[in-house]
Amino acid sequence: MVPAQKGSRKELAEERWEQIRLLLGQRRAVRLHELCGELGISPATARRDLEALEQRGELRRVHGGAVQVHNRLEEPLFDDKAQLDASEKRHIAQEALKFVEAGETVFLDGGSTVLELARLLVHRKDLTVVTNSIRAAQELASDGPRLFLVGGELRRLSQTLVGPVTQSTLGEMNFDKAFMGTLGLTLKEGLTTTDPDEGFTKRLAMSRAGTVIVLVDSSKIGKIGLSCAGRLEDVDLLITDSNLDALFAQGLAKKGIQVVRAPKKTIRKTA
Amino acid sequence: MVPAQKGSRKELAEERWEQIRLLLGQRRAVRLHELCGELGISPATARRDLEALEQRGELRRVHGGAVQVHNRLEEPLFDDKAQLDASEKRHIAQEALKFVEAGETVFLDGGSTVLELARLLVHRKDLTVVTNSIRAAQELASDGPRLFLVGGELRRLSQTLVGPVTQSTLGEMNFDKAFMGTLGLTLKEGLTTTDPDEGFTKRLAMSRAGTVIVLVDSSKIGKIGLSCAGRLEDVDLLITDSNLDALFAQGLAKKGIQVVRAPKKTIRKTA
DNA sequence: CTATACTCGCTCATATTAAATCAAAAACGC
DNA sequence: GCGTTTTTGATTTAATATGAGCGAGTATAG
Repeated sequence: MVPAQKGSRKELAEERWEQIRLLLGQRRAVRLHELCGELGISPATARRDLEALEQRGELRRVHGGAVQVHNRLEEPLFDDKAQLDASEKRHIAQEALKFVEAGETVFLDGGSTVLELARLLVHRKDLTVVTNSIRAAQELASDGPRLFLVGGELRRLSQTLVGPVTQSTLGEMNFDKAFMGTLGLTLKEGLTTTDPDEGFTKRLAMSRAGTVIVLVDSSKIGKIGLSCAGRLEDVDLLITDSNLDALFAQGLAKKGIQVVRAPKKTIRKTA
Repeated sequence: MVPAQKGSRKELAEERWEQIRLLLGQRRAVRLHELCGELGISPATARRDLEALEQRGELRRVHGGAVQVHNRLEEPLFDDKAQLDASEKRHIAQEALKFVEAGETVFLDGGSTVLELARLLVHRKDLTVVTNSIRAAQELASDGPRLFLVGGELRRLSQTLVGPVTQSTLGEMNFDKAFMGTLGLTLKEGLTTTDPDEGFTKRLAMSRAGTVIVLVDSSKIGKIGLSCAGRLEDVDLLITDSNLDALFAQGLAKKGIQVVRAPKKTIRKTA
């Protein structure tokens, strides 16, 4: 093939990524074609680079290029790693959005995937939202649905309100749908999390919902946390990404759980 | 300088949106044709852009163009103007801090003055704080006292949780001290606010407290809001600034209310 | 109240971009 | 050296954005 003439010979992917970061630091947005010109790479490679960087949450792809991700106020300690697989979570949330119907009352659990769903509800004034996630509440604080917060003790790691106190609020509420996150999911143990108080509140919220919808990216599947956060029998629908293991999917089907796979592309394991 | 090149080649949609935001920041409204001229786009695209931005709540479309909607995030307008008299409020909060003792359980109400107090508690791990203010909760979200939020409906104007639902949480709690804000304070009507639900929750919180401490800057004194938020008879201590009217102070003393005056900086007439 | 000019939302044609597939090249291991 | 894996680039196919044209709706003037 023809040797690279751009003055820069072949670069490692990381080097290209660094240059892309640099460009995005200067401008607010980069066009795909710009990248091809500046870095001397093909559109295909440029796309793949942007895809990789988007998954790491370092930028947001748009039609024609990419823009820098706005300073989502410092994502503090989430026990659920929010910045990993950011695009996967967004796709899952977009699928979940299709199940939110006008006039409904929905419960939003904590976790970064459900938080993405909350962001999609920012201007849905036709809903009533109940949540125990103060991060979700922040997203909806200035505008959006009628919003209720569950009373409870703040668990800082997950930024959710949990514990016995939540019972007094949750016990008197009913939801059309509950959108739940989880830190671990297995066929045998069901939903699990790291904190008993959090597990208690999750189970309680699920018990008040007509339909329980679990949002979970495939990295959580197979993991088991300390505390039970809900049985699979109580789950009606599970939304995940396309990396869902076939065997696991079979097990879910056997339990009568409907599964939605958010569209995704090739399985790129990025270092 | 060279006039803006309308020949600027195709921009990313996001970039156009940024320019539209900019234009709307300068003027109060933009006409559709202005956008077409300034950005060099067709009316159809301009309409689509405005539609997208309206969807995100960044503007409001009107016949012929769009107008700005200033409910933008950042400082979701407090009905209590937070930025006015910021230093007075801080001084009041510093006085209030002297009444917070180790090991206590305190309630923090909404309002910008109490919010200043919350900021002073960020590293007090020797406390338990209960609040219905999500702004106060944000201040203490990452570190600080053991924190409980009251369950309830979000009142966006004050960013507090109010209404009947708060009873289920507040009804089962007891505080050593409650630090209350208010929008209006008179000898006859007592504490008043603009929303009945908020008044209900304030009265409830005060009823659960051993000691009720009201933080109020002098601009609120004499104002009367729609809804009663607490009787003066239930107030134990009032902390205000040094502009306190002598006659009013006399009235307070007659009702057995202890008064603390935060040391003044400068006497500023507050519009 | 009517007339006129403007604007809106819609559909469709077209150009651009994205995704998917496949082949070539490079890197790696032995 | 050879076979394997990974990365890159080219090609095809699908999705998306844009701009023009058209009837219907809306403001403004008279």
